[in-house]
Parts: sequence; C-alpha cells; structure tokens
Amino acid sequence: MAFQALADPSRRAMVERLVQGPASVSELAKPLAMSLPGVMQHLAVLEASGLVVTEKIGRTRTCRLEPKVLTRAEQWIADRRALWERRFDRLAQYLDETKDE
Amino acid sequence: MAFQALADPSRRAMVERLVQGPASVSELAKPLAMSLPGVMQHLAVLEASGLVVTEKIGRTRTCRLEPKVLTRAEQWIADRRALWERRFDRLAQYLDETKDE
DNA sequence: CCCATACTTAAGTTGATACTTAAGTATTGT
DNA sequence: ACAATACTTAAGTATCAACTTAAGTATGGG
Repeated sequence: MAFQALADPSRRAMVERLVQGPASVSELAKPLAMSLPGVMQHLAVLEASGLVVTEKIGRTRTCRLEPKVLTRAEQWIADRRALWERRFDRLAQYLDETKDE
Repeated sequence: MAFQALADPSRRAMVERLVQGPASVSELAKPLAMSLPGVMQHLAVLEASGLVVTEKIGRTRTCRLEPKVLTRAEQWIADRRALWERRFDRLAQYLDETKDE
C-alpha cells in the first residue's frame, strides 16, 4: 500500500514536508492548491498506508512521518534490484566462461 | 510515474518475474488470473514508466527489466528517509544539549 | 497454403480516485 | 457567551484505472 500512497504527487509533497518535521493539517494544506477536505483525503490514504501517523491535540491535528513503511518500500525495491544484479552477474560470468568457443 | 507503476500488485508480480530474466508477454501472463489484453495494459504502464523495455522479434515480444527507474525510486525514498533521520538526530542533539534544565 | 500461436486493437463496464462545495463539530481567545 | 479557528463529515461529480469480450494482425511450422 506504500507505493499506492506514494503514487500521487500531492501525497509525495506532503511526505516531503513531513520529512522536515511534524506539521498540522493546514500547514500541509497550505502549499497544495486544493481544498482542506481534499487534503484530508490524501492524509487518510497516507495514514492507512502507515506512512504518516497523526494525533489530535485540542483543535489541531499534528501529523508526522513514520519511516518504517518508507524503509519497507525501499527494501522491496533494493531486494529486487539486488536479484536483478545477481542474475546479470551470473550471465556475465557465463559469457566469460564460454568465451573460448 | 514509477510509484504509480509499482502500486498495482499484478504489475509488481510482473516485475518480480522479470527480475529472474527476460520473459515473453504470455510468460508474464501465465501466473496472472487475467486475460492477455489485461496483461498488455499493465505492460504498457510498466513500459511508460520506463521500468520495463520490450522488443518484438517474430511474433513474440520479449520484456526485460530496466533497473535505472527502480534505482531512481529507491533513491527518492532513501533521500527522504535520510532527511528525516538527520532531523531526528538534530532533535536528539538538541534535547541532549538542553537536558540541564 | 493453412492453421495454430502470440500478440494487438477496439470498445465497453465497473469501481476507485481526486477532487469539489456545503454544512457540520470541537476548541480557543476575548 | 460569541466568534474565529481548525478541522470533519457528507454528498456529489468527473476522470482514471483495471478489467472484460470480440475481433483483428502477423508469424511460424507442417
């Protein structure tokens, strides 16, 4: 679900903001040419994915990044890339070993 | 566009298959409880994202992974995670420096 | 030449996404 | 108490995404 969450540019912008530290909903909304409810919906997706956790204190909700899910997504890619590279190396090795033909 | 492409489980399955080496369209389709045109559409998304390149020889189209885009996506996450960790470190340092209060 | 193979194109359906506006509900400052 | 702030909920619309079936187009083997 993390890739799904990161697929939208507005949500990526929100993540980029939260990388700098916690923010309220309206702080997240400010740079986003979009109504507040629109932002709330994106925030809900980010929370559902586990990328962001929020806590409401008084009338403001504070949002912060939860990097575990970010790490998992990164790891998924890294693992696949590693597999691909391993295969590529085996191929190179094979080509090298049979170059006498 | 890479996150968008990786957001769908069928497309991730296709990527996982291609990590093992090139495959034809029908090889990609085989494990996928889906019609061939359905697979073609996913393949088009993967190609548009640059994650996969294909080449048609005779009547079979061979698909292979292009890891550059995978690396870019990985890097995007790694960069944000690094920023987040840097901020976290600064915070810890700040808390440490002011702990006399 | 003929038929099976391997895709490809077109078109349609369904459901999910990305918004919107309008009308709430709590909290806070005066 | 009252008004402003900070979200929240509900409901509606429009576009996109993920399929489907039906009907093609090459290509390759016999």
